[in-house]
Amino acid sequence: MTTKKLLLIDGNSIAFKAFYALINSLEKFKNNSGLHTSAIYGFNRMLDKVLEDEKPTDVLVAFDAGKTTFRTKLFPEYKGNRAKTPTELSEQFPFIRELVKDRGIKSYELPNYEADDIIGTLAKKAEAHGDYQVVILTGDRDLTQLTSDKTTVQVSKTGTTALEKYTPQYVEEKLGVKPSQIVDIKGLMGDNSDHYPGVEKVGKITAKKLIQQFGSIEDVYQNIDNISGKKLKEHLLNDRDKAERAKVLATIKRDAPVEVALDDLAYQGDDLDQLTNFYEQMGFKSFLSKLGVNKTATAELTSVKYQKLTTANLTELAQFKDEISFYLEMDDDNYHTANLVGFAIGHGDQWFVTNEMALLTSKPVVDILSSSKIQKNVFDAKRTYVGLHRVGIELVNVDFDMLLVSYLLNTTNNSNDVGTVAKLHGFDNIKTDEEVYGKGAKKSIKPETPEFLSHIVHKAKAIDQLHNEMFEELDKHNQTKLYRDIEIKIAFVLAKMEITGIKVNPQTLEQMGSKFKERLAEIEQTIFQEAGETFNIGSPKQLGHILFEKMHLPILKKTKTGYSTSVDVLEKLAPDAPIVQNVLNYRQISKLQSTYIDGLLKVIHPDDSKVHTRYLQTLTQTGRLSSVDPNLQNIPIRSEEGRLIRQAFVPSHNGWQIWSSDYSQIELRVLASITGDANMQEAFREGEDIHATTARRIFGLASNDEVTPELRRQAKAVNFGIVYGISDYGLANNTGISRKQAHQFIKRYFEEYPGVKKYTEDIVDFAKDHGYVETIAHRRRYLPDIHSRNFNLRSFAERTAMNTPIQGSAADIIKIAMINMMTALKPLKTRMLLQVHDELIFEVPEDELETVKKLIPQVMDSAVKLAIPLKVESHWGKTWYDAK
DNA sequence: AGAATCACG
DNA sequence: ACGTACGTGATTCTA
Repeated sequence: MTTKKLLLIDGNSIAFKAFYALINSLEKFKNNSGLHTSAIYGFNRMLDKVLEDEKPTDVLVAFDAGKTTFRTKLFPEYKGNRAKTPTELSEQFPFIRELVKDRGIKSYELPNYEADDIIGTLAKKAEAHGDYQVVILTGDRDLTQLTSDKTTVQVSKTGTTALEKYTPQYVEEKLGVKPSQIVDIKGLMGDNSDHYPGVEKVGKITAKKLIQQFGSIEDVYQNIDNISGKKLKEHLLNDRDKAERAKVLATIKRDAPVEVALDDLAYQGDDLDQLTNFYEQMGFKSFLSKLGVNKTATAELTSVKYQKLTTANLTELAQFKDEISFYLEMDDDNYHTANLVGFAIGHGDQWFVTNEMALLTSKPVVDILSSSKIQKNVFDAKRTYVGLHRVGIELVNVDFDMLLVSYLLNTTNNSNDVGTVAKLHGFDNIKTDEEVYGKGAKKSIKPETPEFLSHIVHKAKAIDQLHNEMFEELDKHNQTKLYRDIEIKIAFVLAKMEITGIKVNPQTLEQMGSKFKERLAEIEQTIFQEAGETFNIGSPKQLGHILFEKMHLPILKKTKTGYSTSVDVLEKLAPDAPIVQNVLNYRQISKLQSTYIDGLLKVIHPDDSKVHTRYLQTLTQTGRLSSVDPNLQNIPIRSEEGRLIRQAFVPSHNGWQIWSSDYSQIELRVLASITGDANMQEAFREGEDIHATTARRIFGLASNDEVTPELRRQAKAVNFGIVYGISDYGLANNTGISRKQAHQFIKRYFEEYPGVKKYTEDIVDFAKDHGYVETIAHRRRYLPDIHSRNFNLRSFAERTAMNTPIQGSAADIIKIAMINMMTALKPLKTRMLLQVHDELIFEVPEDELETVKKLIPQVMDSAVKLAIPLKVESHWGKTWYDAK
């Protein structure tokens, strides 16, 4: 009498089956971080079914350990024609293992053996033990050879969860032989999919006939003279080696050196906490609800009952005393200039919505929005703040910003659209703006329609309902402080900076513009003469034709579509033909003209002569800001001609100064701090020139040797390379040294800065284990490609793993500094105007210059406490150009 | 709409 | 062997 039931699962083959069963909906199975989840999903569905059907007492999932096994040693071509496992599947394997663990199931793999052999060995042990009944779950018919009185083999059929159950009787009915004879049949016929041959011209039918007649391969050869058919006999004799080898290859090992004991395999059942987390991470709603942890059910948005807000029911708003959710709709992304077209306000099941914008400034509405007692839930606090500010309302006490929280939880798939974000967090039935308003030229908002009112009230309700759940997520990620102490605060700091704006003198730009125009006309004529014809210099295609087809200059680089004519190529070609230098000059000036002269002139507000950029707070993957409409983070500085553009950026009051303070080497200081590298930290503590010190170290100079500018330049490139997640190829490409030399530099670098080397290794391991990396403030970036089989994708993810904590921590630091700065500047007239990643720009009245000289650097360098000090450098002058 | 180019940190 | 530096935005050309 058996008391125990052992379930043995062939992990790889079930994962493959699951993956190919769902191949047509591959892209529908993706989680927040872009990971494909189809095989994980299918695998779990299969687990559910078999656990339910079989109710095992003990379970093990066996995995293949790697490509090489004793079979490949015996026959190197074994499985040699298998296509590479697609990335979309291989990236899922680590998660399938995690799933198995969270479901309370042991897994095992054994180098040199396939999962089959582990299963065969354990099944044999269990049969010998006597107390066990064994069930094997696989996608591979080969395992049916293990069928016995005590062991059934269940093979999953493609495309369904249905299983084909093999008992000894079923094997005989279906195959006409005993389970133990399956390997003899395979020996004679070989196996195409595993890529090993048997006997020539012997297929399924002949093999079966022979084995039925004689019993085994050995018996066939014993009785070789009794075989009818001259050709058959000849083939059998010729391929005897192959047949015997094929039988060995097909035979599952039943005595593999498996280290797990039967006692270790008790089925523990689901680890609810872990499994809930896992399902949430995967976005498995149906599995979550099966667990009874039905979080999404509460989040599901049903029909929203709402009233149209009018002067008549305005007083009903007084019912909201503690908390409201609010959505302000605008007809364009640029909230500095867009029209306000409607708003929705409410909480729980009380909702009000309107397109009558006069009601926004009515007392009951203003009282709520500017109340410090009533908490506000919004989507995009900065946008909402600026929008309300334009009608004279100050938004106070924002608790939940759904856009920000969603971004912090996962930067990858973040969106500015409530509907899209809501979908990411479990709401299925909310429309996106694009669905309601259309897109591109066809976009049209019709504020008077019921559809419009319904849409924005749904958005507000989604914010209201997701608020607790998303805060819980944030807490689980250990990101609550990041949100409350940094992100929500910086939103208002940025809002104020954007509203303040920076004054740009249009006359300065126009004067520069007319000079550029003349220069462009001159250079254009020269280029046409040199080319012998007129053409569009701005067209890479036409320019390529002139340079490479007509003038036959050497083709150094190609793009997808033709010849590359980028700066690095043209600089190399410049000595060959004078036209090239002229093209470079033309390019440079036309860039300045179109982007910075014409571009800026277009966005100067005529009333205050200022530009009001928008900082995108939820876009970058590292936590940096970006700046649009206009982008004030890429105003020229590197070339003197371009730098002149900065003369147009001036203080908004006469006699004031433009002030600029920047962190010196912030990324390398962060690197020194988080890697803990003693040598690099020493350099910063001693106030050394880090690039010179690096040069001394990697080039092995004595302490009194002079570091030539060239050596310093090379060392600087290596320092940068390290921050970007270096490779010899990349370094070589970017600095013009040979790859071999680059390799040598990096080797020396890691010898001199061993802490940095260890960090680069550790951080990649961390990313592989956790699927993400973090900054000092727990900002997270998911890196699903870290598991990719595709070298490019994986390498990119590895470099990102190294770079993101550096770049992102630097971003954290300046954000903290900005928040502190806003407070520190409260008693002053000095205003913070711009942020350019490691630099802050201010306008300062003359009489506060002495104060800010100390104050601004002090606030910046005390933002965080690192292992080494932060250094701040400041410059000021009557224009941005002069602040140098 | 996407590619190429070039502006910044 | 594989083939690349990290993070952005604006403009222009081209399909």
